[in-house]
Amino acid sequence: MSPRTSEQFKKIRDDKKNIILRAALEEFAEKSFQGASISAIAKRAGISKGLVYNYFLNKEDLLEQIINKAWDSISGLFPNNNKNGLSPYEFQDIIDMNFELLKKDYRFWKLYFSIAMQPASIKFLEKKMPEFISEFLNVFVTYYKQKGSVNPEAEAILLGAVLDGASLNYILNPDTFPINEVKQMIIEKFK
Amino acid sequence: MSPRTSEQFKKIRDDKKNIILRAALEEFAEKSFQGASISAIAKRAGISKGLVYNYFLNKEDLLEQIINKAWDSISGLFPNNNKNGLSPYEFQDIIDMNFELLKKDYRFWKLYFSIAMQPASIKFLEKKMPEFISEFLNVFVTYYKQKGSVNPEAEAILLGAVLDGASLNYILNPDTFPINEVKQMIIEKFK
Amino acid sequence: MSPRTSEQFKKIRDDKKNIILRAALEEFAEKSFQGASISAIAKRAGISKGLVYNYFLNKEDLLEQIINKAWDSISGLFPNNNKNGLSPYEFQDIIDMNFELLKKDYRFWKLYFSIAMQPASIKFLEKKMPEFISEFLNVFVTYYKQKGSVNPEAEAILLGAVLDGASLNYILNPDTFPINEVKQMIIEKFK
Amino acid sequence: MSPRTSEQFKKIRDDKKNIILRAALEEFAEKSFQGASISAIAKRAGISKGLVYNYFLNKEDLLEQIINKAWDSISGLFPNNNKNGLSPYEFQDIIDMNFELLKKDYRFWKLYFSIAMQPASIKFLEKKMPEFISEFLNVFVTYYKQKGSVNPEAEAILLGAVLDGASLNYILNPDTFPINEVKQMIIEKFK
DNA sequence: AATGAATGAGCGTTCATTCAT
DNA sequence: AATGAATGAACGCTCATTCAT
Repeated sequence: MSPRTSEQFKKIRDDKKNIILRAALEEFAEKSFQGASISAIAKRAGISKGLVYNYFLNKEDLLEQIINKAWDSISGLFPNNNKNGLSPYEFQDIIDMNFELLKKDYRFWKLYFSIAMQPASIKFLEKKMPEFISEFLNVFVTYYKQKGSVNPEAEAILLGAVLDGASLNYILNPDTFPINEVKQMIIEKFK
Repeated sequence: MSPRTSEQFKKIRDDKKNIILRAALEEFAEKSFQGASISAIAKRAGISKGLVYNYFLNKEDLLEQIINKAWDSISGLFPNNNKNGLSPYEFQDIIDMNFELLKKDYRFWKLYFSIAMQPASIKFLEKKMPEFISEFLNVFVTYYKQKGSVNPEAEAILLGAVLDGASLNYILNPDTFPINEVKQMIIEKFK
Repeated sequence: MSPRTSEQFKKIRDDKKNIILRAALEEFAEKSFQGASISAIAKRAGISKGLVYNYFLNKEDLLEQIINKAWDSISGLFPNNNKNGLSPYEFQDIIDMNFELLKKDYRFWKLYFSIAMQPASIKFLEKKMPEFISEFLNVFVTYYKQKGSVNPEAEAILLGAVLDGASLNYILNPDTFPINEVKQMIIEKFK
Repeated sequence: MSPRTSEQFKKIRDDKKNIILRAALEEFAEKSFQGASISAIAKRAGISKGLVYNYFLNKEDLLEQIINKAWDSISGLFPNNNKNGLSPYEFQDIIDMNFELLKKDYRFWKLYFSIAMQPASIKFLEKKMPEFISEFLNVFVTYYKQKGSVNPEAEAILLGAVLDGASLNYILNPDTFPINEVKQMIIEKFK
């Protein structure tokens, strides 16, 4: 009889929004942003096509909110005092963190790599992507400088590339990739 | 004027086919397989849309022939006697080769990585891709076994991942990636 | 507190209904019937989308009730004794009235002209529209007959057309159209 | 066997383009620009929906080309020497022309009036429309100045309004509107 | 009397593919 | 061997309308 309260509506909205975000992430990861369709996302979320647009402005907004949500949850994990450099333990923690994030949601990272390949085709990523990458790299540059490396920039770039490569291979073969051995070997060779 | 021989006709067909393949590769690399259109490929090749279908069954066949052609030209570069293992020189040669291939045609590798992310959505790749990768890896497994590594499979997989990661980063930033320094560092750390 | 009487409920309903009708008229006038959306009408009326359907059957019903309401309030303004013809004063009054109605609510007349153009696409107007126009015209036919015009029907139709044309031009440029000069000239030329 | 020549293609294109323009004009006139659908236009033209986009950029481009085509054919009809003013014969010719154009293609003018009501919603018309109208009006202002009218601008505006009104009424009732009588009366009253 | 989540048909548009020439 | 007109399915998106609360 009486209309729902705004708290009830908010709850419904938040829940449904997360269901759609999840479905979209899965479709994007499997088919790429371009290859995924709103129809398929809606079907996977168990709702009608039109409802997606009750929660998101458009397809790109869906992607943006997926990225932002992940970005927020990742940003909190970085050490704050990286101006003073990293201890060997912290270095190892960051490598660990990289693989923990992968295991927790390899689908997001599959999406991440697939959009990294066509950043120009998605407007808001042209600024976001380089920021994200350089924040990661700077931590390593500082670490290698502090260690007295001959070429800390190149070494950091290589480490970044190694983590990318290992992540990529894990993502493509999550069941057979020897993630723990690889992680250990990376720590030994690059610490 | 004598009529053209069937060899001459074949030559013309092959030349045109290669022009189309090249145009398709460039479009696929820039816009991704899904984002590229037959129209744009035809325009880039300087022919009509319809003619593409005289040479190729469909869009996916275009992709398949691009991959196969590249695959053939790469396969020839591998040492034949890899049953007997690699000498350190040959090991270094393979790493060199990896980066030479990248520099020669980074567009192909951009396409390669971008489709590697969605193997399920492109039927013929589901079989081809793993073959391609394992052929590459086997060479390294043999090498590390011969060197007496504790875990030659994992070490080979890591090296494969490193090469993937470095390649990927080079592709995304061909102008700023310190490719030669990185190559040297990889050889030192993984030989 | 005593419970509200049914008259009070009716009053509330009528007020809300008029708010919606007003909002709908404004949206229709600005964006055309086809271009206006129920969402925007509800937002302008400060209510929810769903509530519109508590008061009106559908979008077309909204339009119909706008027209009927205006029609009723206009009909009352016509002289009752038009069977006996119009005095020159009454003639002038009707012309005046035409422009007073325009000034009072030019948005309604904008809507009126815009739907007049597509009567076939709005079912209920196919009958209503001609009635409305001929009632207006008959007054002028009687006037010109009484004046002894050679072709009173044609003269009445021309006058109707002149009023339409002047109204239309006023609606499209309410700020620059010299409405008073034009009115005077119409009275001089057509009385 | 041999492909069609470019002349043959041009012929096909021109013919088909005109068929589509005609179908679009009819749909726009009956349902308004907003109310008409590309589907219905294609069906009326006897072609598939997709083909419309082989000939026109989008729905608005269709409208623009209809307007421009009509505009070009009308512009040629205006007297060139209107700087020197109009003789009474030329004045009458212009009134005649107005009605001849109406008779020749009253559907275009129906569209014209219907878009005149929402010029803001169609970008390219915001500039085109006022130009079109003022070109028409200027001829009359010059005429009335030359005749020594007290208020030539207002008189020209009234005449414009009268022609609009008569045109509008003819368009809405092409079969019953006494176009010739009305034309004569306009010439008498406004020359 | 009132909300806004939800639906589904239809919109404008794109594009892989076919086909007459 | 070659053209580009033509199709039709699918896309992203909008919106009138319904309904549980």
